[in-house]
Amino acid sequence: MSRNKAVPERRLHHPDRDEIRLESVLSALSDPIRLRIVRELARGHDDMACIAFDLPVSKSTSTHHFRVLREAGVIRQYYEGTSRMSRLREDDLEARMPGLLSAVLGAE
Amino acid sequence: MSRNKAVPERRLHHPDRDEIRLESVLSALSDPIRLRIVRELARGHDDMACIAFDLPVSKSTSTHHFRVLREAGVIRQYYEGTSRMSRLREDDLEARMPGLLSAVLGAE
DNA sequence: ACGCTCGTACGATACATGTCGTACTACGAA
DNA sequence: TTCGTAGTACGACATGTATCGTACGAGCGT
Repeated sequence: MSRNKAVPERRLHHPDRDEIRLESVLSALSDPIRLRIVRELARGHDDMACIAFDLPVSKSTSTHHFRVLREAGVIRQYYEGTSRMSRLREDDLEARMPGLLSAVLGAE
Repeated sequence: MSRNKAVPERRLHHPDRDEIRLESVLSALSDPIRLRIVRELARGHDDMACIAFDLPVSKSTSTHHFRVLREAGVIRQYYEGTSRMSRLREDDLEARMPGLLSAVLGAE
């Protein structure tokens, strides 16, 4: 009745649009690795597997960062075979925090 | 040659405009208490003493939050008698991260 | 001179977070 | 069926952070 170990969640939890909290989004975006992920997603690579990012961290750390972004409501993830695809929730973010994402992406 | 204890810094360190980093600003704004401070500052109370905020934390914690905001470049602080006044660095933030502050303030 | 108030510094503490390695699963291909 | 690859879960660890209380300093008023 219980899975012992390392069974990946088939149901990925995503907050609803109106559950997205400003603090969580800001917190999620305040990490350089996650900012890099978001920038790459915005740079036209709309649907990317995690592996495609070539991040300077281990696989487990990478998983961690993607989860933080997903649980904050910044990205949406879905399975595609053995890969997990990610895409920015631009519309939801724009609806809840107009201008925030583009300001973050535009900075620097 | 050294001050033993609790000598307040006469020189408050503020980052220059071009030293303000996006990650630090986002991190500074991702705390509810600090967000509240920033909102109040934006709400017209341009120059406020720390005490005037009536925050739900102790004095020392309050000091901590103001320092985080100052060192991230979000506010500027200066002494006025025994009080320390704070003001938003709106121009600097706008120059470095156009639209960010208003997006944060507008959200919710 | 004396006390009052605003704020700091410091130490302690509890909790959150970023990081990793290892063991594992799920899926697709040979 | 067997293997390789993408990604997860878990435990461990170090570091960062939010919080507090206490002791103190700097100005102002009396």
